[in-house]
Amino acid sequence: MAQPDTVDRILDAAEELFAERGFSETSLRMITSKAKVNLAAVNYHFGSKNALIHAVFGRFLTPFSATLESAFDELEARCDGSPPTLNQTLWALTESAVRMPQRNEKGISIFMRLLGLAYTQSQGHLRKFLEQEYSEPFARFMRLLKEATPQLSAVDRYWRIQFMLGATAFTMSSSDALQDILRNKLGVDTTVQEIAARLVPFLAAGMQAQDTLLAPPAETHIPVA
Amino acid sequence: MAQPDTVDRILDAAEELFAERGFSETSLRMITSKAKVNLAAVNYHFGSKNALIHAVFGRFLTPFSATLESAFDELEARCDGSPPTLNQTLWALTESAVRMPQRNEKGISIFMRLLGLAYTQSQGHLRKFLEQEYSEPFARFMRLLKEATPQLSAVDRYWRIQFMLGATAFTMSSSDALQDILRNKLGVDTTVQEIAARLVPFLAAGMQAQDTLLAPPAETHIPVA
DNA sequence: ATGTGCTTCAAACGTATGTTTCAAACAGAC
DNA sequence: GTCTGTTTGAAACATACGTTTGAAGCACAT
Repeated sequence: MAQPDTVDRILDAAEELFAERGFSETSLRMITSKAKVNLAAVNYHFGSKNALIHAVFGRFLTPFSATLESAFDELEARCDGSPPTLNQTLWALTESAVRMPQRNEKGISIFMRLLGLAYTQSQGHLRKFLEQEYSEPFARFMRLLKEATPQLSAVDRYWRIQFMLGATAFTMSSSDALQDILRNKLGVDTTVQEIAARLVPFLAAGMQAQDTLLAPPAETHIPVA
Repeated sequence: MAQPDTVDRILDAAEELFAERGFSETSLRMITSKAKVNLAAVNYHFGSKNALIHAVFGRFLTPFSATLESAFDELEARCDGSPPTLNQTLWALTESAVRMPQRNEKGISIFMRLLGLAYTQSQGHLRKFLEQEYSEPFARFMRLLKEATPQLSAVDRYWRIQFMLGATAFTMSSSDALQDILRNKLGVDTTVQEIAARLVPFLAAGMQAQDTLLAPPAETHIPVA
């Protein structure tokens, strides 16, 4: 085969189109024509569209979770028994994402956007696939978060983790559009690394906010059910 | 007409189905059969599926933006010249959302989920519609945020607002699923009002975090490009 | 050269979608 | 009752989708 393998060409095209338009909104015909392969190739090599979606995620998630595991290993070894801080844990995650070997310059933002979509577009099969394939590093991250925030109640921690995930998934999943807006409005350019560097302190501060269930300012007297 | 108007029945069914499944994943046939009206009724009364989507948003967004405007009016009047605080601004928004007259008990979470979807599912026509229809209260909210955080640079503020939007949109758009998980895992029940009461302090703390562009912990030495 | 296993190709399959059509049903005014 | 404008109904429209089919193409061992 002179040109790159059909399988990889399909994965590349699918990855980009999924990230741009979502899963249901991307047809196999778009993918195969962008990849310059025959329509039937997807079903031949992957079996179905859903299986292709899984393959797209597997291709970047498997090396990522390996990187993440070793980053956590290193972090825990360095901390020598005492639990890593919240900042250290968040940075370990961020670095693992940013350090991943990229296929091209858009790699990291595609990566982020796909993760955001996986959370947002409630594709049942995808969630099931991710849960049974990558539950381990996820559970470990949760454990680290728990040990780094012993002052929080389980319920508080649960919700604040959701807030963190939301801020991250949302920002990263639209980072391209947001960067464009910022470039046009304020004339500044931003890398994904810089976004991450702004995001982590935001998350850490929110995670450690002192007063949960703060009542609204006294003057406004709404009933909190 | 004996039974509630066809138009309203369509809107009710569409609202619920869109919130559950997203826009592309919800067909007109699902909507009309849930609403118990003829398939052609949607195109007769609204013109197209996209116009129906706009109508669904308009029905709750128009009264909401009116409520929000008066909440801002009241807040600014009470502050008498000096800019409202960040907490006050966020609470004004939250109260307006929570206080909205609901069609049923699921009203508020449907409302939130639809807003989240509007941001996430990049339907070009929807974004255009929302921008030209509701730019005013949005711009006012942005102005209040700016005045409440004079210590932030424009770029910092921009990104932190995106983080806030993300945490909010994401959490609210999956609030049902998240509440289910929490109920099963920790056996506690949560109302949307309580989620909001947890979210606001998180957002306020993140928004006012002191150190932006914090370098990663010294030991880890990653290059921030 | 001949056969073998994998891959590509064009074409078709069945199903689902949004939209249109046009006749029937209906309500209110005269 | 009859006419008029609006709303409903069943059916069909054209198009797009994911998937399947079976023949053709290809590399390589025999």
